[in-house]
Amino acid sequence: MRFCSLFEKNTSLNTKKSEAYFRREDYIENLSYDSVIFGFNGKQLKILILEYHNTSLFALPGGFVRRNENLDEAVKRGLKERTGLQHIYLEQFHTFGSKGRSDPQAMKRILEANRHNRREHEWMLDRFLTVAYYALINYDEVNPQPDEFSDSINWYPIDELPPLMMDHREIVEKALQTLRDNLEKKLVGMNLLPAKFTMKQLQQVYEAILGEKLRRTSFQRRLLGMDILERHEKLYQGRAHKAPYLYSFRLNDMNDIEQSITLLNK
Amino acid sequence: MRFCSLFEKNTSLNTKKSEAYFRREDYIENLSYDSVIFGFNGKQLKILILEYHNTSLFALPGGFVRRNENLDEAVKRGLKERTGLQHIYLEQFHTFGSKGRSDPQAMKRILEANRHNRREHEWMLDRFLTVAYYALINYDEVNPQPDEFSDSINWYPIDELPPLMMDHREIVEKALQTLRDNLEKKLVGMNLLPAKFTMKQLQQVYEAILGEKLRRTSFQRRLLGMDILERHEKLYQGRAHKAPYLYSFRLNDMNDIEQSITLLNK
DNA sequence: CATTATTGTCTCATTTTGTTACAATAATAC
DNA sequence: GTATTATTGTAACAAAATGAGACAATAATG
Repeated sequence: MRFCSLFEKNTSLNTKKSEAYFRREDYIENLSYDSVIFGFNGKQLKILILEYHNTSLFALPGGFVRRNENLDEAVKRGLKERTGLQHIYLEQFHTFGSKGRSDPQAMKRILEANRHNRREHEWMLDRFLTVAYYALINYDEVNPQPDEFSDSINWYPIDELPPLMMDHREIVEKALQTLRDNLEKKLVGMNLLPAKFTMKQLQQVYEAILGEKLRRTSFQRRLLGMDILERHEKLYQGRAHKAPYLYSFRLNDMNDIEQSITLLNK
Repeated sequence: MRFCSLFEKNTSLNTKKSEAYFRREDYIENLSYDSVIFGFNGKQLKILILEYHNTSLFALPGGFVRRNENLDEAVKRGLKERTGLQHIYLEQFHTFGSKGRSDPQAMKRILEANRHNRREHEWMLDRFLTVAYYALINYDEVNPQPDEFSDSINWYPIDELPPLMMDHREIVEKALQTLRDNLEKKLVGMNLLPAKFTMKQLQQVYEAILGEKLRRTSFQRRLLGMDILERHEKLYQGRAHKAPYLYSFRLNDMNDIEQSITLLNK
């Protein structure tokens, strides 16, 4: 049995059977990353949360940075493990570095619950600073893998989160705040919706992020006025009313708009 | 002679005379901070830049984080050393973690130029991730101390920076971008001006940050309409025209506005 | 074919911003 | 004193953006 995926599937494990562990010397010390992975199911904004088996401890998916890899790439790597998706929209938003933020007790419980409370993992009980990222993914394309190493991962609506360990709650709050601040600037909707979507869907994304209702007519006029949407065929939903048009984001003349787009983010 | 203030006055130096050095074990490894310290001289936006003696290497003031201190406090500590000011407006904006961002060659030159190329400092040649902060200070209240340990520190206008080492240029660019994005939200002007200022001064701060001219009447009407300014006595400048009023930021009913204020930042 | 809910768009009121104009005023020059 | 000067505060109007409501078009349903 290999070490539980505390933070990631470790593809550079020490390979001797039953001796696999995170080798301290492979990673930057006292530094981790955590990711707040947002998805939108059509109604609610949700976040991927890990649960460590036999501990009732919930946490954000995170990991460590290898000595020979870029910080950004470490996070992308972790995200690919978790969601199977590459080229995800990803943005760093804060680094949390209070000296009291780590919780050696909880970490110990996790290690023990997975029978990995060996000397080689003691470094994980030390203080950690963590660089936090948020990711925006298309909910429908993702199958969060109930992790092979004894922990589970699930979607939780942002207003129904379980109690999170350490300062992960604070991290989520700050992620959400940043998302709100960036809503217009970074065309957030683009990364939470399928390629083609109705105006109503787009409005629902905005409402879910802002946490407030928007006026339909003003919203529609404003978004169309921004000249970033392309109109496509109608969508016949089989329901008794006028069929809405489908739209997509126009990727051409985005001179002004910050190019923080999945496609350009590769 | 003590170790040059590579990044800060080290107040926890190993105390044996002529053996003083940054002890590796006192600090979080592979992690530093850098600060982009903005000041406004009435016309231009400026930044504090260090020059390492005998190297012609220019850099942002930075430092290391002690194992037993908060990240934020490490930065405040460094800032106090540099400017003599406490309770500075300070904001973290990004963590830079490319694996290639460190420059061991340059670091070696700095250490050698100060005769500190000893074994105990070899860890400084390793890879470093850096958490970047920007600070806003009242230019007039600050005497950047030409550092006792052989390096100098000076104000440079943001559009006349010397060539900076490593990725410090990129760090400055990002700091400026963040400052622009936060201009309205965080009442930046408050921290770059004296307590009382004229409308013209305030406008000049805005213009220096945005890098563009603003319409006087619109600016004045908008700022007054925000209801955050308090009007005081007139300022007689001894010049042949109508005397402007002095204003200050109103610190009372700032419910809406994010409380990112020097005074509250203590 | 009438009913129904939803969508796209129009209109008008309200608010915000751009632009111009102008009176008030401190010093200076005479 | 008094005219001159540059700057400031504010008013006035135009243009643009947003709020609020109305309404016709239209897919399904019964």
